[in-house]
Amino acid sequence: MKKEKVHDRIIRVASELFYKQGYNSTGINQIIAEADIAIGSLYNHFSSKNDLLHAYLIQEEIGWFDGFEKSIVNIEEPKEKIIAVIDYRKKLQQSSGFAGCHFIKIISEIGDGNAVVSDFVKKHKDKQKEMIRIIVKEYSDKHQLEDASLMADQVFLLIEGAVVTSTISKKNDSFDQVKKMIKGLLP
Amino acid sequence: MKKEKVHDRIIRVASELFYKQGYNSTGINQIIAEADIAIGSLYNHFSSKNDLLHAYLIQEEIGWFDGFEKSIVNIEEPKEKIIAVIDYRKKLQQSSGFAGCHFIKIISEIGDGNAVVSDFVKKHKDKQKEMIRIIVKEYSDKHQLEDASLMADQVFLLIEGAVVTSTISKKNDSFDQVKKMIKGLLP
DNA sequence: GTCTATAGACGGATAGAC
DNA sequence: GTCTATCCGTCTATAGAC
Repeated sequence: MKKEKVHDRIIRVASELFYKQGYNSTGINQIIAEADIAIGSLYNHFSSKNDLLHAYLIQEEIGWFDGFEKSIVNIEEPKEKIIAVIDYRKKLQQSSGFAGCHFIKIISEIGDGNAVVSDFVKKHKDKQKEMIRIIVKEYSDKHQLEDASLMADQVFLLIEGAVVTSTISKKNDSFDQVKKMIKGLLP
Repeated sequence: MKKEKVHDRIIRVASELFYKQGYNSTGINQIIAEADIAIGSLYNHFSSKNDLLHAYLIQEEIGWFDGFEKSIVNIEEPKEKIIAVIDYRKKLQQSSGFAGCHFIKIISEIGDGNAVVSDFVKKHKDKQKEMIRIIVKEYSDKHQLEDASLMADQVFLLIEGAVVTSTISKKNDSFDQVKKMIKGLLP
């Protein structure tokens, strides 16, 4: 296994810290200390802390959709695919100790103070919605839904609700409630 | 009309700033400047910024449930009450410029770094859920639901999903999607 | 209550030597 | 790439005079 490049280590450490303790609460000094690099080295790779934030978001988005694809790629039945999407978010929450959605977190923290970031998050969520839309459409082609687009939006909302709720409650029962609801809606 | 007390003015200004630009991004100096008070005066009323945060959360909770009660008090039909709950959150989002839920925001920002705050938010959301549970129970007593408790949880999740989604999209169509879904579930 | 001054720590970022 | 030193601003919080 190749040694981890400095660039990658910076992003990895910064990502963990941004995610776990928040962007504003994470200082440059802490990042370089935990990544065990020099400050000059950091500013050699990234022009500013804000630049590092962008790299963090891009990396998280790539990882998110990679995991998403892997979690549904081997499933044939559309209804099972929808369930797999819920399980994917449930798994993410479980393995992070219910730390929440990276993108919702950063929006909550910076609000509209950074147009580039809020745009990025908006587009990210639109992509998520589009993925769900495709899967629900598959289901609808087989089983005839009245309004597949509306159904996709509703599935999306339920999952988002489960994510924020489980982040606060530190339990994942909300995902099971969502699954029950979806199963009732898609006979 | 009585002059606003210093204590109240501090909380009001701090609340606006904490909500709009975030807790960490709001400094003591900005609070005293916009409240037009001296720094000694602030520390006379609050022992620390963290103390002010607690006062902020308590005040927001009181305001939240006040508004909640007012929005449903004149409605008789249980189903209409449920719709009114959705409209209440929709109205909050609209009037705040889609700034999101105060409590989700603070949790996203401080994570588990402050046990008192995460406990407070957890309890707050439990109270919200309990309010919904009561209304859904009313409905169930009239129209017989299979599992009223599960239905209440699902209504709660849909609303939470609509709040975070509208915060990102800056549109309130997600609330209308929730309403359509609820209306379909409660004939 | 008001004001100003300031402590002491930490923020992001830069520069120079190796 | 590493290291240290440093600039300058801001942070929370305290102290003293009025």
